[in-house]
Amino acid sequence: MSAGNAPPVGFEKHDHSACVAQALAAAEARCAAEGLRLTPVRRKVLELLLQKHRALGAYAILDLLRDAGFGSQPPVAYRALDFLAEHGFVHKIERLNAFVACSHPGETHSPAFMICRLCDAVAETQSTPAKGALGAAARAAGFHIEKTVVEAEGICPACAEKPKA
Amino acid sequence: MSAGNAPPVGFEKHDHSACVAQALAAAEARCAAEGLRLTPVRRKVLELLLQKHRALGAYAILDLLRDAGFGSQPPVAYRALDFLAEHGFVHKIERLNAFVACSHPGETHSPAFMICRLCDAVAETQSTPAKGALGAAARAAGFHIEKTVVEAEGICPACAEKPKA
DNA sequence: TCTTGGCATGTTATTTCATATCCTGTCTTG
DNA sequence: CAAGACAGGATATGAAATAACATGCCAAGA
Repeated sequence: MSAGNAPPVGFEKHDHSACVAQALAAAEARCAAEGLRLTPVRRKVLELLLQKHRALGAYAILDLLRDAGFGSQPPVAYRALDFLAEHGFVHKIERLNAFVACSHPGETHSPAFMICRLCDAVAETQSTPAKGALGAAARAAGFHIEKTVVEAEGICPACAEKPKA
Repeated sequence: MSAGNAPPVGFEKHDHSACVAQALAAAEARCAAEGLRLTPVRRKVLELLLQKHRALGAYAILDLLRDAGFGSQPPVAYRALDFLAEHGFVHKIERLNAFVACSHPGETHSPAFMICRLCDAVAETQSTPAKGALGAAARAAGFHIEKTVVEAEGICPACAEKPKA
């Protein structure tokens, strides 16, 4: 990570403890409804990502897991992250090799991300990549799209205002 | 890499030795025109990526460099790749942590990729991600996009035809 | 109850990807 | 020629991801 104490939020402010609790409750509800097992490690990883509200590398998560009394070897974190990502509770940011909690729980998922080059803040939005030029190219080539990664790198509003902070 | 001898091509067939030579010549011309230094290592890396015509990891490139008599330590490959990527001769596939030679030399570059989940074949096309929902979201959020990564994962035509190969 | 099977987790080790740092040679340019 | 810039070699290390194997838990069925 290029910044140790970057702005913790998508880009806009919001009440945090409330949104963490709410998101965790929603995740629990969905897991119960779908027969998924939100085990202690998985729940903890999701909670950590929700609390930090920024992209965390697997090894950063691992440190936090250790602090919380869980196992601290790579597979512990990766397995939890695989589960959470598979079911859309978190997303992987390929550009950063890092993970963020999903900001749009429940919605149809074709996420796109805006990543600040200076502070690593990440904001999630929706995209429809298969609708445009990419979708046309895929159809023309006979390629069947299953999933898309859309990540925009640039400068977030906060960093744009303090160019030399 | 999940396949050792996957189809070597974007998806469609074409004459290969010709396109390699042509691309190399074009790269040399452009470097000469812009005062860039296409040194032996850099040229070799580009040539290798053009020949293989598929995504190669840095360490695979490194092995090939060693075979060709160049240095074989990681920085050798990464420095060459950084140079080539910076000037648009190759692209990094974030999803694979690998690199491919550019298929559209010279054109305005906002590439998008289709990556086969089964054979790792990669095809390049153009995208205009900032035109659609993503661009709108960025403007609304005050985010300034500098570069975008668009990578679609799915099944290529060849693999679709032989489901159980 | 026992036990069997599935699943999650823990542990160790290794592979793969990427970068930092230092040094040397070469080329250019004043 | 001296000074500076840049490319590249060498060593080391950091960081991400997975392989392989062992253990613990819990629920279904004999």
